Amino acid sequence: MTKAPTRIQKRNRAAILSAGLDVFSQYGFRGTTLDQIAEAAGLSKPNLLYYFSSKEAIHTALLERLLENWLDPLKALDAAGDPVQEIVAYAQRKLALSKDFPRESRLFANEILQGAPRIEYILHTDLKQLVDEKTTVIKGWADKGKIAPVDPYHLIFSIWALTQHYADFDVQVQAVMPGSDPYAGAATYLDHVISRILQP
Amino acid sequence: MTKAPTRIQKRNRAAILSAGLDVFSQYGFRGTTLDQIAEAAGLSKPNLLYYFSSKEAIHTALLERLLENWLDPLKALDAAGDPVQEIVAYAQRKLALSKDFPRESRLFANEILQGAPRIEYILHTDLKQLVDEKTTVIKGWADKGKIAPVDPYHLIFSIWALTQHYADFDVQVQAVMPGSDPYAGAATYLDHVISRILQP
DNA sequence: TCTTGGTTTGACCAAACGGTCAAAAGAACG
DNA sequence: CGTTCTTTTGACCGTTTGGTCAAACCAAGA
Repeated sequence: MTKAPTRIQKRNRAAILSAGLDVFSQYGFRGTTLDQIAEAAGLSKPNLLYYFSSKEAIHTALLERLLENWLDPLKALDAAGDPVQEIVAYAQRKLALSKDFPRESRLFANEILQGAPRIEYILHTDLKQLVDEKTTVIKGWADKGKIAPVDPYHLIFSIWALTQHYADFDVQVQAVMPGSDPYAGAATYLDHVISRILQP
Repeated sequence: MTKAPTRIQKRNRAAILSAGLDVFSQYGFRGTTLDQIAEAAGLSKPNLLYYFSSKEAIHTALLERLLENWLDPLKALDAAGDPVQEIVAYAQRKLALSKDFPRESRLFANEILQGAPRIEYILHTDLKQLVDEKTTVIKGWADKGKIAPVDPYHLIFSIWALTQHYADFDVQVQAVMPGSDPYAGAATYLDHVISRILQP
């Protein structure tokens, strides 16, 4: 049985995970060093390893925490709701995720870019199953003429791409639109795009 | 003055660049080792460094080669052409780039994810200037009522996102749609999406 | 054939890497 | 206060890393 963590454990574990998220999301697993994480967390390297048994353990903890919520926006897509509204709302939830958790989005992007060695099985099981389920719903809507007859897989890909882009390519977005918060304009634009795509 | 390269130089430089592209595009600059590149190129590590003076030199050569063509599709957007057709054609050129040069796309993605330390100045100069120029063109079309009044910046972001996604997130796309070539469906879908977005 | 210039490599180096450990320092509590 | 448990750290270890170098090798033309 596991003991309740002390307040120091809570504080330091949180600091390590936050620091690890900063560094892993920028440099990927291989490109990240324990010294980088330690410095970002304000701890010594041996102290890091007192709380997490290895570099891999920090990374795994971060990926697990990420995957807990990553699929929620799509899971919430309701077959019983209004088709266009449901899909628009899904896209907005996904955009909010990019806005509020950009580091998590970049961590995920880094993992995929590297060939998803640590989460490939989840992509092929949980993710695929969820996408298959929701594409069936969307296809049903299309067959009934409630939305335009678009390919539901590419529709979902496009929502992923459109929303995650603002977190993953933030540096580029900021370079092109300096000083502005892109997310306000993105939400409006996304609304326009999705409803245009879907109107029967 | 530089001498003409021998055939061995041509062959080995090409092999190194291709191997470097493989590894850098997957693991990023920091996550890549010279030994990985050397093995992928079929050369010894000292032999690598006979052709390129450092790891950085290989990376720089790759980035420079990439940037030579990266902006071409957008540059070719013609203010004198038919608005919808021009933008659709731009998106298709960008999609073709993802299909034909996925490793280059991932190299770029990796560089942006890492904060674009080596190309940030290009983003702020060449890229920004080009985007400003083309958004002006697009805004002109919108003001004249030739296309729907969309935000031209987000329009361009969305084209980048929609097209690069298929190269950068290839593993995920393959996991969700196993065995199929996504690019055929993507081209059709992209056509539908862009014209729907733009119709006045 | 010999010579010249391009090519390849084994051995090596200093720094950085992930990780260990014993001992010191600090918190918690009766 | 003293004791116990948690936390922190300096010193250290073996391996990997980017990079060097002299020596060996090889292609090609005279």
